[in-house]
Amino acid sequence: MRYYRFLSESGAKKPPQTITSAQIAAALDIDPTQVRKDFSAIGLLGIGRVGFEVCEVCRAIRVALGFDQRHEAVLIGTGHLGAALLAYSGFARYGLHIVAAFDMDQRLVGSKVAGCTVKSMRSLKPFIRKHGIRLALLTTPVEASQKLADRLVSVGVKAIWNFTPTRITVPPEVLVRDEHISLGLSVIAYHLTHEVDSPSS
Amino acid sequence: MRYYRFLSESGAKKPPQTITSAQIAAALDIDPTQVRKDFSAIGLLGIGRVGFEVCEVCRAIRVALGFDQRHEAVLIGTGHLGAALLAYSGFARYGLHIVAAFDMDQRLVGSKVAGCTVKSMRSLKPFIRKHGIRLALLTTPVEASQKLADRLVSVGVKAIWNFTPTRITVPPEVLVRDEHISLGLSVIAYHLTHEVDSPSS
DNA sequence: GATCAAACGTGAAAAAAATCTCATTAGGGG
DNA sequence: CCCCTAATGAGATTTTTTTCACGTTTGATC
Repeated sequence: MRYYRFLSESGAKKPPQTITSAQIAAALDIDPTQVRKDFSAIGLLGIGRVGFEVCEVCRAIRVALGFDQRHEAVLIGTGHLGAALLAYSGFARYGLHIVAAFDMDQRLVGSKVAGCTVKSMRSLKPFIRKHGIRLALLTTPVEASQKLADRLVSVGVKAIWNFTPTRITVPPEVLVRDEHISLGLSVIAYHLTHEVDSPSS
Repeated sequence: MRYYRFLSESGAKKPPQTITSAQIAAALDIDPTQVRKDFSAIGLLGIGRVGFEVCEVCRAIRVALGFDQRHEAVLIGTGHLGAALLAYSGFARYGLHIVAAFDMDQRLVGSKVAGCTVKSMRSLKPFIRKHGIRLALLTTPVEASQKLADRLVSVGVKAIWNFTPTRITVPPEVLVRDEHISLGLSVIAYHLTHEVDSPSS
């Protein structure tokens, strides 16, 4: 994951197209052995003295993580955050395509948000069924998230990307990925409060 | 961090105000011992047979993580994501207050985004100096992020919350918290591609 | 072509994290 | 008032992760 980001960024500009585990390790601030271990875990073998072929590695990671497959998703809640996600063009790199956006607010239905027409919640279930959608992005207000999650699961959604600051409960076979920012906030708050101490000591 | 979220959610509605490590562990799906270990690490001692006092724990976590202190921040880049962050009211719970928003686009300067007047980039440095800002939220396009980070560091910003999909490099004493969604995306893509196997096996 | 150095793969060792066990303490019931 | 259960705290144990060390492979150099 971190490898993929780093390699697809750096690999584009460099012609040699090979990289050593040591270089990767230095850039990502980890142990070279770790890199080799991880790579061999997904069936990647480097060659002595040369290292790894960047394109090869990227492809293997794409396959291992499923970025090579097309994943269609719906987005629910076209507020600020929903709009930001719709406008983000980087998802395609990972095989993710947001094919429809929905919102509770009937006044928004029919309007365009980031080039995507907002659909009514009434058409949510039929749409998911018809297109076999398995992933939903939740960017709704807190109150609605749990009920919505239940509805989504009942029509066959297999994964929910939860951007609301709520814990939602689902059957075990469904994946919920919480994208809370509170964790990052913790790290920052901790640093800011304790940062004064470290330089002086 | 997870504790704080859980306790401040559940604690509000329950009068008893005490909770056992086992209850917390069950809710967060971890080991009860882990909870006790973590709590004792920040100087929290439960009492036999009763458990832990919810308010007490919350307060200790707030202090330990620095949520009890006021952190003022500036936000740079008032696009969709910037607007979403400005509109999010949950930051105050963690002591974070976004006191100003800036944008490159001169046409946006002066307009209101989520109740906050957008300021010109020219006033960024003086503003940070004047108010002693130590944290900046970056929600700009990719191209600008590194140059902006350098500028921020040069005027004394001690932490950068990076919402752009770019790695930025800063002096070691400055904290950069990357809020990339690619990691979450990895988890989801992996689940969606491999999910078919697990139920059948 | 033979040698040398750089980088890999792998198995062992060390470190860290999670888990288990148990003695201790504190409330509740008889 | 004493015992019993429920929950803690801390030490021991196990598991996982990270790191180290060494033998092997491969391209470059003489």
